[in-house]
Amino acid sequence: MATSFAEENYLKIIYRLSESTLEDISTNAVAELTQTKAASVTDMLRKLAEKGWVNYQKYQGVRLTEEGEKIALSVVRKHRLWEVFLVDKMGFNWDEVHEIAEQLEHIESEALINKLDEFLDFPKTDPHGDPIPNKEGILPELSYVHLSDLKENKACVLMGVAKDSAVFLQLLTRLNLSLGAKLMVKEINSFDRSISVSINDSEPVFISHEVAKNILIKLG
Amino acid sequence: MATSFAEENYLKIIYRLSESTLEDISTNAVAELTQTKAASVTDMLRKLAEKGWVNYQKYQGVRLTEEGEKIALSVVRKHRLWEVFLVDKMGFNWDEVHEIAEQLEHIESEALINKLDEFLDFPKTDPHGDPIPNKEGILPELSYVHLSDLKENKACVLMGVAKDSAVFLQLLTRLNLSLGAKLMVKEINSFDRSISVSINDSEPVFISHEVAKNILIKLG
DNA sequence: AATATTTTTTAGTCGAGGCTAAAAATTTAT
DNA sequence: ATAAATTTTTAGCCTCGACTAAAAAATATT
Repeated sequence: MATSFAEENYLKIIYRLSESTLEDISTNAVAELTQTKAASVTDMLRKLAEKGWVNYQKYQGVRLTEEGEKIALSVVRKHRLWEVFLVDKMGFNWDEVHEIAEQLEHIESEALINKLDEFLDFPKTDPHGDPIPNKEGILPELSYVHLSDLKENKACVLMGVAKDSAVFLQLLTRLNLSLGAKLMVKEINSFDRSISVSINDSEPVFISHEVAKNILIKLG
Repeated sequence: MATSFAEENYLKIIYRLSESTLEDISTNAVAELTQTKAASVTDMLRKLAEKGWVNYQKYQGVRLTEEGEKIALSVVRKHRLWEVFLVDKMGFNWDEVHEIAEQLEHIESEALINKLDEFLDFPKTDPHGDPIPNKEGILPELSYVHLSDLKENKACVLMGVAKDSAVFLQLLTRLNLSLGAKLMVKEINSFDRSISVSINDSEPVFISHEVAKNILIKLG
């Protein structure tokens, strides 16, 4: 069955919200991310349920069905591959690519996206460290930890971000924090949970807990 | 003013029709290319006229205004650049790219299309030999001649096609006719105006007038 | 010049995907 | 346990871009 632009967006957003919780997704949460009103979301959820892409009982929130998740994963795959293209091949910064990828993710051509995947050398993650599903819709296993959960004096590498708003990414760039940076937490301030971090062996800089929470790292 | 997907399509199609005639474009001609009905076209032409993108008087046909042509040229630029990308970078054949480019041409990002242009080395023509407007909307001058208009025993080079339907392109491919092929007309048959052509100095093959008419060449 | 044919426009309708305002259900607070 | 607050749904409406059927204008034919 064909999926419209709007339907793909809803499925993608429900998928994104499902990544960070096991609970059913609320109408309001969806409305916020789709930039629409709750009433419009209710309408669409009924339609998606009718097509078998979500399980939805009124007032109970929504979850993707297996088929819905498959569609969502294919949209996410396209979004993230295009982001890699935009950064690696077109020379955009990591904070500039989201809006463009929001459009490109709806281009309909299995053949194109698989050729693009190959052209980009089958990347495992997008420019923000988010995993890219392969053509079977399988996500690579990435076991990342939040920088805010790390002990002092452990070496680690910046692997991704848990939030990819442009302002956040620009802040990281200003702090010289980019994918692959070597980090070490030097000090954790119990007062406000801010931390002092050395980036690529430089002099430590201060980072708020809020920022540290949204930085994903792997040890070693 | 923002242009919708549908509006861009109409403007592009009116532009294409205007390329091959000086007359005003008829409602029916537009309907055929947009794959809609004449009544729907009438509606849209009124809207486009209101926005100042076409001159339209009922029963009199339609022409692009300067502003309308600017928009059309930007869509054509995007379409043709994406086609180059699909063939040169993604490895598609020249008969496979039209539908995908029809989608990509509506991606909205000046920055992206200019970076793409650079990435592709500022191509002058798309994979069918059609000229690509530069970022100021100026078309490169290409003075091509139809193969059907050529005299016998003149050397020439295949520079483009006047029609890019997949079946036609596949036929050319089967005849070993691709952009850059060196051609020489050996014989013109007055009976059906079919011609006998040597391709890259090989044994001459027969080509119908219909095909020759749609092959664009430059001399020498 | 009158009539037949073709093209184009008008009038009314539809589905997709939004919206607002009001009602209903659920959750939170007293 | 009730009342208050919040969330979600319903009902009704809107715009965009299509459609069909019928009317009107333009063009072609005799």
